[in-house]
Amino acid sequence: MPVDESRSEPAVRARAGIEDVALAAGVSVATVSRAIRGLPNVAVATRERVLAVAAELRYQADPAAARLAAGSTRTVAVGVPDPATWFFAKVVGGIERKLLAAGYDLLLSGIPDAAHRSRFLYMNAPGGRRCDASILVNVALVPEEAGEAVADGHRLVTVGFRYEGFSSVTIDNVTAASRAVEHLISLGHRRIGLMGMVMDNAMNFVVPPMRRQGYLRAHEAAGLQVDPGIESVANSTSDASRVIGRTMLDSPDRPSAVFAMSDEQAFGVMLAAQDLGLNVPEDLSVVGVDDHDQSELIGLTTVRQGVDELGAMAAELLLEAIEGGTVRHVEVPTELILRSSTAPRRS
Amino acid sequence: MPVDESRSEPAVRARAGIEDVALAAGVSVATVSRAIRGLPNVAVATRERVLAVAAELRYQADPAAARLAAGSTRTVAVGVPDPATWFFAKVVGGIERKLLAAGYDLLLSGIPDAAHRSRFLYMNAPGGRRCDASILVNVALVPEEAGEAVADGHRLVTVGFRYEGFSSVTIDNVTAASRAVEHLISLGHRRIGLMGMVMDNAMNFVVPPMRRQGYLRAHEAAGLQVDPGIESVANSTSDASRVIGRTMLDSPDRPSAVFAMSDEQAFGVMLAAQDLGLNVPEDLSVVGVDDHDQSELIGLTTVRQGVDELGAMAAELLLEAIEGGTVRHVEVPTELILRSSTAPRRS
DNA sequence: GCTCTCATGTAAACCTTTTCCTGAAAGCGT
DNA sequence: ACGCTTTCAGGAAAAGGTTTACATGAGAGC
Repeated sequence: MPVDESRSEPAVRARAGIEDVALAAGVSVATVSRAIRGLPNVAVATRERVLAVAAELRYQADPAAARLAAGSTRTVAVGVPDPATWFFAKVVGGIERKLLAAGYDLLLSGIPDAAHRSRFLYMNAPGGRRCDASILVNVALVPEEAGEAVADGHRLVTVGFRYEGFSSVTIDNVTAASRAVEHLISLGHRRIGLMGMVMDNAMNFVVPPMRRQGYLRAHEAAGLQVDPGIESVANSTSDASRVIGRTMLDSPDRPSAVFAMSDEQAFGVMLAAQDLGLNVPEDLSVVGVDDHDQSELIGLTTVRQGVDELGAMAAELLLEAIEGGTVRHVEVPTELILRSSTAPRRS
Repeated sequence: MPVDESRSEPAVRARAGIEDVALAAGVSVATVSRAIRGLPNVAVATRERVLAVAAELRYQADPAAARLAAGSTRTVAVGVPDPATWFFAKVVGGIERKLLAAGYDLLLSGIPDAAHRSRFLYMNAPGGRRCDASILVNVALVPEEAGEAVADGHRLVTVGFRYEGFSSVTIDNVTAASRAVEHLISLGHRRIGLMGMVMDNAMNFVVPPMRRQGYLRAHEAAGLQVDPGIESVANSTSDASRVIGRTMLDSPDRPSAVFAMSDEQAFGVMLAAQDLGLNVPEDLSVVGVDDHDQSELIGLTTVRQGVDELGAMAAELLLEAIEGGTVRHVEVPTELILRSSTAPRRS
């Protein structure tokens, strides 16, 4: 191996700066900056020359320097409780698609608990200069955080819950849930279990209470009593719901149907049924919410929400907010999808 | 509403700079910088005072300025073909977990085609100064890109394929596939279909050929002939594989078993079987690769790979690489998991 | 000939980090 | 005790690479 270079570092090609481009194109750095960013007041011939030189030198503005000087980052921070979860991955996918098209970078953060939430808010506050705006998916704020965020002029879009100061995209959780439960009632079910999401105080999660409200409303409308004994709560995963589901179903007066707050939880309930030798839908009807990718194969009746669309819409609201647009609250429609996990109650 | 402030902007609290902290603490900015970042040569008393003042002023170093001055970004770029897909979401989740702990930011990019791939490489090249390093998941490079990346001194970790200049984490794809097919053969199956991933030239994807090789090897070892007529290819989604699967299975001499290159593709095959009124496993055995979250519920026999672990390991290799560590290739083990989608061939 | 517009240049600003540099205090040999 | 070398806390100022406010000068339009 020839030793023509005395430096020991891997020979990183010396980077061209804006000054090099200016020199090579015979203009000032200001003109280069303007030409490259497509600003007005640059002669066509000059712009073309600059662009050609920049391409040849593989020039690329240092983002850090550009951000420092311009004050804007062209970056959006996205916080989700767990990026590996189906729901959040779909939402992030929708966000990413829009953001990529708009030329924004996406900074992804997992927010597993309240400490991380406050860290996220702190770091992505306008003063932090890490991003131009942020999206929070199913991460609700406690009132004092929300107030502070508003006071700080935080540019924020929320998905899953709604806070007055910021744009949001949600579904009508009460209606979604009641629609699912009404369906069960219409099939003759009278004892309907609830598999709820655990409501972590630290996350102050607002979706579970609303879905529970829908569950109650449907009962009330049909003149049915609910039995708190068949209301349970589990982490929003298949495994956790399976374990909890087993105790709910392992009883002589088990429910004939279960409404689960998410499809993944519904999967857990179905696994629990399987564990106990119960057949779905003969012995147990199950409904979920989401329309998960695998719900069709599994045959799960569910209330569909366009999860990808949730994210895409959030990104759009965010871009609007960045451009100084007004705060908007969007409610995405839901739809009951009938499959084979629900059937009339056996008499 | 009192009009004590004449500015029309939402009153963003004036941001404290390092100079304000220095002034308030009665030290120089250099000392503040050192104190906050835990560098040596700061007296304990001084450090505490600075930290207290900084906390009170809610001081936070401007990342752009810090990057510009220090040259390092504490950011990692992650490129995946589609962030909404189960597999990639899991990998990203594993990466995120490690990176969060190490205090790095994660910049997520979708790389749907070759144009985006080259854009990703260009923007995240060391000269680009956008990130300290990057991870590419199932996005293979064409030789010229790879050569250029090495020449540029790109800090890169690859998941899913292996390139000599960079650390990588993979599984033994040939063995994983042959293990699945051997299982089918051991159950007496002699006509085994292959549901392969589409091999997009633009992505130069290397996994499909290796899994196909495993499929061939298992046949060869058992002295069986393969029938190209029951080899198909589909996009790596459930829906696409379902459509293709229907044509494979809708024939009198359909296979008695199918090996799918991923669980999601296996789900598609199962849906196709369902569409045609075939029962799994009585009429058709199906094996996949991954151990998807829903595979247990669906009862899919599969070759498990720890997808989350793939990502976590990649992040670790990356952190090693950033600290100047050596290039390593890690192969994560796989394991055949027997479930109810496979059964002995009916005679 | 005067004003206006538009292309372009100059230099300040953005906010840290980091490289010397300076003293003071501490350790040490005699 | 004394002078020497080290060590260490801390400061001043340069460096990092853009963007942008302001200034300038040349043509164009009237």
